Amino acid sequence: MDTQRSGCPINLTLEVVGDKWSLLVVRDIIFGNRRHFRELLTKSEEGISSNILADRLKTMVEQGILTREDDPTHKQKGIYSLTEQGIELLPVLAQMAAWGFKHLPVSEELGIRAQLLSEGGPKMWAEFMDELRETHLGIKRRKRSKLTVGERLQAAYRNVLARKRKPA
Amino acid sequence: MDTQRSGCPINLTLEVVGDKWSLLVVRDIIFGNRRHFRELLTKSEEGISSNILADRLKTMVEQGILTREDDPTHKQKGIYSLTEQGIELLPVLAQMAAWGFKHLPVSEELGIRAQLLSEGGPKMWAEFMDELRETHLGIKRRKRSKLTVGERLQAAYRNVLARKRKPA
DNA sequence: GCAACCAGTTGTAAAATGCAATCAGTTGAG
DNA sequence: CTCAACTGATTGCATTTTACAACTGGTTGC
Repeated sequence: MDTQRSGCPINLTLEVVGDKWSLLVVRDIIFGNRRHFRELLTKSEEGISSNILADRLKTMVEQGILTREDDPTHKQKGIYSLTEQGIELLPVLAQMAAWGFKHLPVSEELGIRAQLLSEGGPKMWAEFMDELRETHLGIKRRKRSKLTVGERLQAAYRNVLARKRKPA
Repeated sequence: MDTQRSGCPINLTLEVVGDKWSLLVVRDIIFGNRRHFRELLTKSEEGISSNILADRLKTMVEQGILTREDDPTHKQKGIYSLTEQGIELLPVLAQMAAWGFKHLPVSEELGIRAQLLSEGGPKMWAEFMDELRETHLGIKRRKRSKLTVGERLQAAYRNVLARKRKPA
């Protein structure tokens, strides 16, 4: 997709992240805290292939959604970070998650985070985005709650998994 | 896309509307009030081709996002309507529009609606969705303002166009 | 009767995607 | 120092999706 089809904001957004993988990569970075190529490749639910992942990471770096730095602990490793622009995709993901949760056959363990995020609303999203700004941009956040949104989502996810393994 | 990649709500949403055209069709139905095949085909900014449009309409009807009825005034015409599920894509579109408006080179006339919708926030979206429920589902809405959200967006769009044609 | 309009379908080329194998450099254990 | 495991990718090839133009069979209004 080289040529621009129109100056419509929805269309332009789709031209940048409107394929079947880009937003899943962003999702894994945001919700799964994946930062390395291998993590994104092997720990994804859907099994992205390495050439697609390499292409998407490259494209999203070019688009200003991600940045890539060298990992000081390993000469070959790169660390991918979200930019502010990337962090601001969270509300898009949250709305998509809410819609999918409501209308599609979502699995229980993968749906719990969508549910919490949907119930939490824009306020929770803003808090989560502040946490992401700290993690990815090094911007200290003011409001510090006991548990971060990220931690609460992870806890809920693990909780469902544990309950499913050992049903009452 | 027949097989499901995972039960993640974001992934499932992408599997349903995560291609480059489906959401543009929904956008034209919502914001452009297009209801017929030809309208969607010829009045779209991006120039969708007829086979893609036919396929997406068919798919979205199967998915429960749209319904198709015969037009009583013309034996060949079909009228496409949004379902509740389709109407609830509005927040997704609104967030994508807001993101595109903020971060991508959006044209002035096509950006004004995104701007207003972004400033209006979830309250305005809810009002707009009620209007869509009336138009597409025949559900009368309570709160009736002087101008509907749809009308206000259209007025703002025409305003920008007029200003651009005859600059001060 | 006929031109314009209606919702699509068909054929074919180009592009994107999926998959497995492979690559060259890095690291850490022995 | 050797070597297996790991790193971020790249390559080749089959399949799928998309793009573009022409076309179909039918309807409508003049």
